[in-house]
Amino acid sequence: MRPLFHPALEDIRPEAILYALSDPERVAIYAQLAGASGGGTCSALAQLGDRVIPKSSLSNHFKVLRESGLILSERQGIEMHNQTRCAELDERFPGLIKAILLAYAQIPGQPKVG
Amino acid sequence: MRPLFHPALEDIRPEAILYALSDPERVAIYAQLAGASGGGTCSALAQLGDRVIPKSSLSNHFKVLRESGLILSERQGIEMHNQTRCAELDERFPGLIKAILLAYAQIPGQPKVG
DNA sequence: ATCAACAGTTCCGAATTTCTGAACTACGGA
DNA sequence: TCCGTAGTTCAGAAATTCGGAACTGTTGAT
Repeated sequence: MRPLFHPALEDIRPEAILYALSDPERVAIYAQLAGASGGGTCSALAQLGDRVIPKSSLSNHFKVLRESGLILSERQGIEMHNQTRCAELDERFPGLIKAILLAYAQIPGQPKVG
Repeated sequence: MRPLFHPALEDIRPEAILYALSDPERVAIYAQLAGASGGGTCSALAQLGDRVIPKSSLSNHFKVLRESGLILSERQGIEMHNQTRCAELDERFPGLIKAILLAYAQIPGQPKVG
């Protein structure tokens, strides 16, 4: 298993952020991470609403989020702990993440961030 | 030629907005429209930076922008006039468009909105 | 040490999407 | 009517996404 790649703050690109968050499933995952205080593991997020996300798809979602710079993933023993990089990101792209989550929160059935 | 579809304000979805603006070429087009006072035609935007965008691609970009709710297109005689729906959009998704354009403006070589 | 269970990743083929040249439609002017 | 211009649609090639199956790496039990 290759080491996990995380872009440096200055290498994060807006198109990658927007692409990553243009998928409602990924937004739901991200919003969970942003809201949850505990470390969000993949399997803890395998079910969102009524759909069970296949684990290869889930793994790919996390990869997209990670490589876009939205989240930080860290292996802790058997499982993977994920957290958002929202503080850093807000420094680089002020107001962006907040506005995006707010936009999704307007839509019924979409996640509200904690 | 089919009539052009524009979503009603309440039908505009954040994922469509983010997807549309996750392509730097489309962002450049959108930023031009947002900045330009005159009606932006397709052909006026065919060249961005050093790349000449094929007209079928350009037409598709405009379609994506239009159907996501970002722009309003109106045929005026032989050409098409496009304008942003930013005022409406800001009402529905406060701060979103501004934050996105600001994010892109951080990147050297990306368009600054007028 | 070996084994089994578990969390997550990688692989790869199928399905979908994107890209763009070529053909086409629509409008306006001569 | 015929031509030129602006933009759309079509269609095939290329690229991307999806997800089941196989795999890797870690922990705990025997």
